[in-house]
Amino acid sequence: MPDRLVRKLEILGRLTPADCAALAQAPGPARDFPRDADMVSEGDRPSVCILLLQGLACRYRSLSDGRRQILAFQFPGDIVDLQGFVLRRMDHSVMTLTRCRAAPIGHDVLRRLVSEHPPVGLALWRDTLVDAAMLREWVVGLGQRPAYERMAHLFCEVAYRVAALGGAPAASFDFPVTQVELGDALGLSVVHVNRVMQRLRAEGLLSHRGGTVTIHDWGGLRLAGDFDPGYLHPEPTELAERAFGIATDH
Amino acid sequence: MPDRLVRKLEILGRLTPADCAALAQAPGPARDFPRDADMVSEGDRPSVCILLLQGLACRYRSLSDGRRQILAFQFPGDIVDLQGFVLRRMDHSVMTLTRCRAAPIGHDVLRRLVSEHPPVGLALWRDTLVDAAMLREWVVGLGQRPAYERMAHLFCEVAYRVAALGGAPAASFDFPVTQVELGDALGLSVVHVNRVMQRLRAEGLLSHRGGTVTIHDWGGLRLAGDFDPGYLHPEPTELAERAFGIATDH
DNA sequence: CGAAGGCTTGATAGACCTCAAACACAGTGG
DNA sequence: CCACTGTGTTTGAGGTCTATCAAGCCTTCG
Repeated sequence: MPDRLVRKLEILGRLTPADCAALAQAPGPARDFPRDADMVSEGDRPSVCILLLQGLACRYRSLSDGRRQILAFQFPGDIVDLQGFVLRRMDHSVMTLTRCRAAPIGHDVLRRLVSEHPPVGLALWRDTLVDAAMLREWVVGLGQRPAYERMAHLFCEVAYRVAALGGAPAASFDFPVTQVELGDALGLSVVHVNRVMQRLRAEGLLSHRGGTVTIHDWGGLRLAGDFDPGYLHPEPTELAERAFGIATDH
Repeated sequence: MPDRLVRKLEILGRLTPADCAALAQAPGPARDFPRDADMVSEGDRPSVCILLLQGLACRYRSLSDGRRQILAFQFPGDIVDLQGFVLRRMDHSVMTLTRCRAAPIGHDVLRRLVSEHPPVGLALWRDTLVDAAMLREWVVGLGQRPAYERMAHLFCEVAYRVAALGGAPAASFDFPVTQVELGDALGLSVVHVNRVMQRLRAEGLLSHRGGTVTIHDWGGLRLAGDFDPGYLHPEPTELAERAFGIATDH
């Protein structure tokens, strides 16, 4: 069910039914990946993009000495290596964090889709830019926020992203990551992640057990994380759409 | 002289002479900005993009309590708020670090340019993705690298970027930033920036006086910064270009 | 010459890391 | 049914990197 992708791009790009239909037909047969498996590796020059259908994955880069930095979490509906379509060479890897189901979209298919349906091309461009906005927010967090705030902020972001697209974040949702993985995402050691998590729990903000996050105090969490969802660009955008042949009713 | 922009996009996108000509005509009359002036502010919904012609600028985000994180340095030839064209609302600000000269490119002009010259659109998309690649590298640095390595890495990146586009980095180049600004970019205090700079100097790697960086030991600096320029995607890319009507001679 | 901004230095403090080990829990096999 | 193993979480005790505070110094510029 690539519906999540369609819905996401619909929000980003104001697609016509024809665009949506073409988009929905793009993915090939789904395939399963085991846990902890690389879907794409740094240095690859893929000829297909991978659309995540089920499960949780992450983009990451590992350094020469074994350190690893997680760059983004990927949820169902995300194209995990759209970059590879536009830039050819992957400068980072993508791996599964749980068992995953994913469908390939051939670059040739995507190419035809984009040239025959310009609004889809624009929506994809926007998608990569929202991605970049999240990266900026991570830079801000890693550079300026102390661990506690950084962590609260991350959970806010994730809550927003797993929420029904465009909807309000749920009080409880799946987020099956280990504390090691949280550490690699936040630039913290496991030990410290653990202590910060305990504090978040003690303050009554959230708990994380068995891969499920439960937010007990959304307002408090937002405050603790100094979270402002503006950078996620939730509002449908109606921009320079005419360049891509879209009527702007504005 | 918007030539730097043309050259950059030429590398990114394999433009025809007609594309280049159209691109070169896009910018409006240049304008000067004083030092420390905002060119675009968070929350703006600009109707033009700003092409930097001379001087040094940076993108940044400031937090509620006054902390500030610099997200990227912008050099001549960069469109500092291309994001605003595609995503409408700016989620960060851009300010000058020196006196600057810049030319506006109206969104309407850009829109026509992109629709009449699809290769330019693709090149711009690529440009935003290279930007994102640099952000990822900053995330890795802030999350995983200690101050010394992080700083060495930054100077490597800047050396590459100010180099004649596509060429080898020069031994000496202008980079007029204060140590406060370096701190805001690297997530370090001024005091620590100062001490790390002294160490880089003491180790004979580089010096930074009067706004000019001189690299004394390029190999050593690269090593100290664990620097691999792959993420800058220097190689011309010849990808799904046919989607944008570009003949691939490959 | 005085003021302002930037650089440099020293001393102290705190956030976070590393090392090391114990604990909990699920899956496996005898 | 009970070890047994493995992965993930939790705790404790140092140790380090980097921040903060507080001056002093240098250069530039009006």
